[in-house]
Amino acid sequence: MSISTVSRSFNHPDLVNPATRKKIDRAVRKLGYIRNRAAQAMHGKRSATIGVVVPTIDHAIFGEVVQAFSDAVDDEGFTILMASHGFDLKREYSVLRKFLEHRVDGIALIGLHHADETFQLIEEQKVPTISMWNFDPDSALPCVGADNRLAGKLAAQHLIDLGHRRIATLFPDTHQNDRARDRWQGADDTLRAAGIDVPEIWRSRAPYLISEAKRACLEILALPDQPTALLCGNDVIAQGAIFAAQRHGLRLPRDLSIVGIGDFKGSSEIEPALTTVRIPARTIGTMAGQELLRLLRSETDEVTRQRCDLRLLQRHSTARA
Amino acid sequence: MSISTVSRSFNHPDLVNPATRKKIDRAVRKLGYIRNRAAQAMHGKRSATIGVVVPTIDHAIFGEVVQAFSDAVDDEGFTILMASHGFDLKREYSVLRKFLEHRVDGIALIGLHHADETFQLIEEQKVPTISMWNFDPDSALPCVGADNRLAGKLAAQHLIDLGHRRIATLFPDTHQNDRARDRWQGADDTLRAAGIDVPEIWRSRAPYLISEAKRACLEILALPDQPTALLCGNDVIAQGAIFAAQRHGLRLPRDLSIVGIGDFKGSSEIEPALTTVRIPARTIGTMAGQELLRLLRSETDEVTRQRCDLRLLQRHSTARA
DNA sequence: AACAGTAATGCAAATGTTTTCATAAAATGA
DNA sequence: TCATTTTATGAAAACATTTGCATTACTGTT
Repeated sequence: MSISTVSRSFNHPDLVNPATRKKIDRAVRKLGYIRNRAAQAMHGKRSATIGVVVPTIDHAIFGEVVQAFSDAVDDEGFTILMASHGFDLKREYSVLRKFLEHRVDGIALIGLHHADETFQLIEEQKVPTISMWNFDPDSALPCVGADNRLAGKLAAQHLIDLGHRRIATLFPDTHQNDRARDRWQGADDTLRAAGIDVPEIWRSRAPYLISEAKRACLEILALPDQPTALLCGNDVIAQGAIFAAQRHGLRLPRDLSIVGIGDFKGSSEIEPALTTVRIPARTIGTMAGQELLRLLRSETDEVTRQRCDLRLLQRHSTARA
Repeated sequence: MSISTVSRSFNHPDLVNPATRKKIDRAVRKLGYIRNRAAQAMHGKRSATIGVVVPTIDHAIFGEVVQAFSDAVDDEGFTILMASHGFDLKREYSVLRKFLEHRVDGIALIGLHHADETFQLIEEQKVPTISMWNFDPDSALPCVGADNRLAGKLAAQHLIDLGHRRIATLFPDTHQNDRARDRWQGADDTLRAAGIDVPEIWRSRAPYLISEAKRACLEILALPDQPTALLCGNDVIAQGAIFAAQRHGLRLPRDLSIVGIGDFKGSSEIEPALTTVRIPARTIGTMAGQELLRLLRSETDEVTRQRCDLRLLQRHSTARA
């Protein structure tokens, strides 16, 4: 039994005699042989791995995207290399380098804002890459995601339509986070266009943590002057805000309207159910997976951009002013 | 400049003249060279990867463990290969095989209950493996985690101490899920010992989804006969239960006490703040990472088992009967 | 100036696979 | 039965790296 035959039996089973194949199978089982993908990858073949870089996995939302993405590429035998950069674009770059050392066949990133070096690296190494979560018609990378500016706009417009004019905002830090920045832009532009000015004291920052969001919201509620509505940069923050309002003894949505962005797990179950702009995380993950597979197969490097539909889900956390 | 020198410059920089090293560095930068880990791994060296298998990542809790684990091994230059098996132990086995094809240096699993083939594979291939989340003094694998039986016991005892005797339970499916099974065991034993019998109609099953948990809880609340307390198999379920109770117009904790297990993100912020048994997810992830690193270095194959402290956090979702 | 000793480098083998090309064996047709 | 085609297998090169051993280039000492 020669090595070549065994290799063929794995990769082109049709080229080897069924009898020999059976013998090989038996031997493989008996010896507990497991073929070495590293050697395969070294031979210039694909490594059958895809690198996924996220800001952090310990938040529900990226978990959902990654899970869907992983499921999508799993069928084709790809394994996920995963790392998080903790919202630090320098670290994102070094993670990417590490992935390239492992000769990943493709890469998936979150968002469209990355370090210059990162773009350069992707360009140089010509590794198929897809950006998830954001949509931008002028993006440098192929992307699958939502128009975050529109998301911000929809949330703001909803509050305006309900007659609110005293609106406070609660957003994550927009530094190195294009999702948050775009949402804020969209919301702010829309409010401005409606002649609504959010006073500095009602513009609060909260990191991506329900505890901090709750705290920040309680601070706003402790102010002498109170808004009638609260526009939150994402649903984690909005959930924190709901808890803060309940803690403060407010009746929702009578005393305060709260709108979020994202429609995360639990947003429709919380009481009152959260009005939010739905961003279809699973769909984005799945589509991104499929698109990356297509990129891997086709070898064309045209940049495709896919926009996911957004819509406001009016539930029970908002009401007329 | 010979290949060997370059290799040495990467792996044993002290063995090469600083001047040449500088020259190499410059060339590397100029040519955009990225070394091939696959070739390195093929040579029998470590692949610098660790395989992590979880049931699913799109739930907050595993995200936290994995994030902490990943952070812990990241410092040593390891990259995470990640996959989920969707609570299917057959799939867990095939994921493991895939990891071994990639010659991972180590493996981290969730829980101690796995397919026989899985244990056999780990044994055969002698790949350092650690199990996270559960503790069992007789475990086959090294483990870092909590005693889930004790967790169930603590939750049950708390309700008993508060004078509850009419207790309903809401647990995930215990099939192929040793965490849930152990918790249920611990809870049930404790209740029985106190002479409390949970009638079949108050024993409800809910998958790991807040929406389903809420639905299941609403079903219980619709029964003619009502419990005074609800013991939930984890905090996701407990959060769903709180929302269900609020929806049903109950005053918590006056009308119903709810206790969870896990202390997930948001459990302390929800209103009323959830009384729960704290399982320190981040600590477990970190400890597991460190322990696996130790295993990788030491080459000893003694089985270490680390138990995390559990304690009941009394917050505001439980009260005297 | 010769020598030993050390530091830095290169050579070549080895790693586990895939693939091309060559060869052997079997099947087919006249 | 022989020539021809088809099918199955093996030999060997190639991939990018690491490392033991050999070699060369420096130091410092006598």
